[in-house]
Amino acid sequence: MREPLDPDMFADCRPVSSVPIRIGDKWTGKIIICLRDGPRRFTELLVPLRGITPKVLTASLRAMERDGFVTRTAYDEIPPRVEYELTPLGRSLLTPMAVACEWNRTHLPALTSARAAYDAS
Amino acid sequence: MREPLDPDMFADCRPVSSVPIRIGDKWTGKIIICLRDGPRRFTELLVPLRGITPKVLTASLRAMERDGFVTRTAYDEIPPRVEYELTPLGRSLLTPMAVACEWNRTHLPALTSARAAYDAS
DNA sequence: CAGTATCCGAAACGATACTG
DNA sequence: CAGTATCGTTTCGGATACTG
Repeated sequence: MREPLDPDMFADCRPVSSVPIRIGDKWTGKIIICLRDGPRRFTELLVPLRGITPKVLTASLRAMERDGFVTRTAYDEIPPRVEYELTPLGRSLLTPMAVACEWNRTHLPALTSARAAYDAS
Repeated sequence: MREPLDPDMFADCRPVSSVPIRIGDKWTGKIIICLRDGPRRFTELLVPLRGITPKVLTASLRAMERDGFVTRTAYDEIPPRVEYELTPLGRSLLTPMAVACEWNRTHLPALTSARAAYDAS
């Protein structure tokens, strides 16, 4: 017999993407990948993040800084230079993200065709 | 030298949680965990999913059905009985989710204290 | 260069009540 | 039991313009 579900099974989960990790929003995961090879500047990040606005990029980077995923280093130069870099904690996210990407690579076609079949009916 | 970022590096990524997988919303991951041990009924799911409303649970299950993650089986009885069950595709999500949970288990304390430090300053 | 300031629309989520 | 129907709030992200 199947056990009944434990009513408290999610007691230690904070709301929104606690499990899985809080990288479920639109940009955080991509930013982490952009920073994989070393520090990057604000404008440098804008390019591959097609269509992100400066406001949203700032907000994302602030949130990631708060979570301890990135550091922000401002150099006192003219023109200004700011570099964002992954912390070890931020870098540790690359493992689960790689697994998720691998899932996508192998299973996304199945999901897509499931959707098509559902929408057709 | 670090390479410049490829402007097209996310060309094959659909918006919102494509990589990582579309389990970044508030409930999908938890529902999958609830269905891990076998089929469950609608009301049975409501219990551990503290505070979810029937409307939101229905919407989540419909989306998961559309993505091919769960099947919905209605039995012609009175009172009505409906069971939701993971498909093999849905079950395949347990692997990346376990990795994400493991990340949480080991690194969430670091994130939490990073937040506290940031908010204190 | 590296952001801020304002405004806006869409989507997610929740509260409450009702039904075959 | 397994939903649906309405309504309201909050959050997210985008558009556009401006600044030290």
